[in-house]
Amino acid sequence: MRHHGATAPAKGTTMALRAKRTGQPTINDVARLAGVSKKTVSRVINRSPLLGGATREKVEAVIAEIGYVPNPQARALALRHNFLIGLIHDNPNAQMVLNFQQGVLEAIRDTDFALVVRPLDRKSPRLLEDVRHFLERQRLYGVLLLPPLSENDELAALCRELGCNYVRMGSAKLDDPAHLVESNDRQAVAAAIGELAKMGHRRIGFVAGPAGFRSAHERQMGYRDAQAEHGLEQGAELVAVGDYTFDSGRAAGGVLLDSAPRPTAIFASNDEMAAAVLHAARERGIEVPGDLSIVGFDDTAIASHIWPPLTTVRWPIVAMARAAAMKLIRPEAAGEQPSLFLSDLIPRASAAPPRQSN
Amino acid sequence: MRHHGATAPAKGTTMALRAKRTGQPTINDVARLAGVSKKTVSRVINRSPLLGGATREKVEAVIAEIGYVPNPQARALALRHNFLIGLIHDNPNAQMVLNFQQGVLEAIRDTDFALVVRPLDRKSPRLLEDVRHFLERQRLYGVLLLPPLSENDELAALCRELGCNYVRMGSAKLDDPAHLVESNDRQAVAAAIGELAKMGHRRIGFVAGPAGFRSAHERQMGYRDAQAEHGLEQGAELVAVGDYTFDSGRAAGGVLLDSAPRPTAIFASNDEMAAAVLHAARERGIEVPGDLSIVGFDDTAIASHIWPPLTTVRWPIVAMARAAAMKLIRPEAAGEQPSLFLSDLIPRASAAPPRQSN
DNA sequence: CTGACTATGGAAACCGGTGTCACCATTGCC
DNA sequence: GGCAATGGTGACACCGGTTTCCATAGTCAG
Repeated sequence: MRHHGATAPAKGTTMALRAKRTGQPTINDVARLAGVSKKTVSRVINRSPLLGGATREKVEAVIAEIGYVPNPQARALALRHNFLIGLIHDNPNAQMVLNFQQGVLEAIRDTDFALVVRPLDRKSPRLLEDVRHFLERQRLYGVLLLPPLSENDELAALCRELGCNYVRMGSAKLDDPAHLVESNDRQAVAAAIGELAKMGHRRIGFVAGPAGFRSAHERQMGYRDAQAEHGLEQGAELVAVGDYTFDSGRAAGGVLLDSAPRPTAIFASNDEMAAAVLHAARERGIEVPGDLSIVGFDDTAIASHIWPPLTTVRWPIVAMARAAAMKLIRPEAAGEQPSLFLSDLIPRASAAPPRQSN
Repeated sequence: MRHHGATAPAKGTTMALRAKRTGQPTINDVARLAGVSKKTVSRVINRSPLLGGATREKVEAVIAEIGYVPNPQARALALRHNFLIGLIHDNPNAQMVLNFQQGVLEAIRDTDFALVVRPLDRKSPRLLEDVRHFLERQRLYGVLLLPPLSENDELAALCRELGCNYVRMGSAKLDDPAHLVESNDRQAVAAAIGELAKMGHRRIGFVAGPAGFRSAHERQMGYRDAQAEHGLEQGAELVAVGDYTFDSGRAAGGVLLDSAPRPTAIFASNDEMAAAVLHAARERGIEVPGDLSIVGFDDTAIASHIWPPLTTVRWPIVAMARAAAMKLIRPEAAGEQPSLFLSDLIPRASAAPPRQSN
C-alpha cells in the first residue's frame, strides 16, 4: 500500500514524494499517475455527468490501484461543511440513547457521514453557551436534538442563528415538519391505560415526568384522556411526579403505594420509573401483577430484564432516529420517511386484571 | 448550483461578499482588524510563548469582539490530523457503552476534541474492511477500542498500519502500556467468589462469557483461583457458557439451576447475565437470596434497578475510559493516569449466606 | 467553408488555517 | 560603540480538496 520511492521516481518530485511519505496518496498523485488534472479527478469522485467514459475509467483504475481516499478535512474546507452529524442529548436512559445512536448509524451507513455525540446537562446555566461553543467549533453538517433538550426552543433558535441544520425529536408539534420527527405519545398512553381499564382497573395511578417537559405533558394528557373516556377514578392523589430517573420513580411510586385506597395499577411515564415502581412495590411486599399492575413507556431493554417483564408502550426510537437522520442528510428525500411515528402497547407480565375485579 | 449566465453582475465583488456572508469571521478578518499578520493571530490562538503582551491583548480583544472561532477543518488540514476521537465497539451492554462514552467525554471536556462513535459487528466477515474504511475516510486523531473488539490483535495491527493512534481497553496485557488500559478482572472475580465462600457457600456456579473473549477467560480463571483457594466444590456441571447477553444468561442460568445438586450461589460474568439468572430463578420459584445468591460483574445501572439489588463487582469503566482518552490525547501525561484499574465488590441484597449453612 | 456552440480538461484561485524562514528591533556584553 | 544573541513579527509556501474561468477540439447548422 505504501509506495516507498524505490521505483524510479520521476524528475524533481521531492515534494510529491514527501507528501506521499507523510500520508496517504492525494488527489495530485492520482492526477499525475492518470495523466489528467486534479479537476478531472475531482469530477470522477463527485460523479460529475460531464465526463467521458475513457477518462473516467482510467482515473478510477488509478484510484483503485493506489488506494486513494479523499481527505475529508480538505473536502470539508473547500465545501464549507463537513460530514459530521451531531447528537445532542441529555438523557438519563442509556438504552434509549444507544438505540437512538443505532438508528442514526443505520441511516448514515454507506455514506461519508459520521456521528459525533455530545451529551449535555440540561440544568446547567451554561447550556446554551455550551451548545454554541460546540456548534461553532465543530461546524457540523447538522445536529439531532433528543428529548428533553429537543423541547428547548432556544436551542433550536440557536441552531438557526448559527446556520446549522437540525432535526428535533418530539412528542408534539415543536417545529415545522422539516425539522421534526414526532411521536404520538398522548394517544399511545391513552390506549395503554385504556387496556388497563378494560382489564377492570378503575383506580389507576400515574407517575408523571418532570414539569416543563413536553413529553411528560403529552403523556399526562393521555392519562387524562383515558380517565375521561373510561370513567376512571380521578384525584390529585393518583398522580406523583418524577423526573424520568430511577430514584425519582421509586419515590413517586412510594407515595402512590402508601396512599389509601391504593391504586390497583400504576402507569409510569418511562420504563426506568416503572422499574422503580416495581422496586417500591417489592419493598412494601406488594405483589406484581397480583396486587398491582405496572405499565411503562419506551420498551427499552430494562423492560424485559426485570421480573416480571414489564408491560410497556413501545416507542419506535430506532426508526425515529433513522428518519431524523435521513431528514438531515437527504432533506429532498424526506417525504419517503414518515414524520409521525406510532407507539403501541407490548403486553407482558406486569399488567393483569385486578385480584378483586368488581 | 448551476447559475444561468443571464443575470451576471460584477463577479469579483460577488465572490468576496459571498465568502464573507456564508461564514463566520476568519483568521484573516482578525489579522486585518488587529493590524497584524495571520501568523500572529495563529500564535495567539495556539498560545505560543514567543508573543509580546501588547500584541496578544490587542488580538484577543479583536477575537472577542467579532466572535472569531478557528475553523477546525482548516486546522485539521494544516496539522494533518483532526480533533476527533473514535470509539469503536461492539457491545451488547448499552449502559457500559454509555458509561464509557461519559468517561471519554469527561477527558475531552475543555479541549477541542470531539467523540465519534462507531459500533461494529464483531462477527461480520467485513469487520477489518469496515474499520479500515472508517479510519481511512475519517482520518481520526485516534481511536479507542472497547472489549471485545479491543482483544482483536488484527484490529490493533490495522491501526498501526494506518498510522492511527489507539488505546485498547482490556482485562489482560493485550499490548504495551502506551496502548492499553487494563483491569484486574481475574483478581476481582476471585475476591468476589471468596466473599461468597466466606458466607458459607461451597457449591458455586459460574456463568462464563463467550469462548475467545479474553475478559471471559480472565473472569473464569478468577473463578478457578477462588475454587482452589477456598476448597470449593468443582465440576464441569457448575459452569455454563453465555455470550454476555441477557438471553444467553437466562439459558445458562436455567442449566445451572436445573442441575442437581443445585448450586447455592451463582456468579455471572456480567450484570446482564446475572439479571437473567435472577429471571431463571424466578421462573423456577427459587428465592433470591434465600435459596440462591447471585453475584454479577460491571455494576451497570441494571444492577441496582432489579429486585433484589444485585451484589456485583464494580468495574470502574468511567475512570478507565477517562484514562484511555487521556492516553490518546496527551500521551506525555500518561504517567499521571493509572493504567491498571482495580475492581471491587459492591455488596447488595442478592448475595447472602446459604439458608442451611453447615 | 465558416462561425457558433458544446464537450472536455487544465491553470490558477480559493477555502482557513500552520510551518519555515527571513527580518527587524532590542538588548547584553566586551 | 560595535557586534552577537535574542525575541517578536510578517511574507510566503503549503495542507488537499473544489470552483472559476478559460482554451481547445469537435460537431453542427447555415
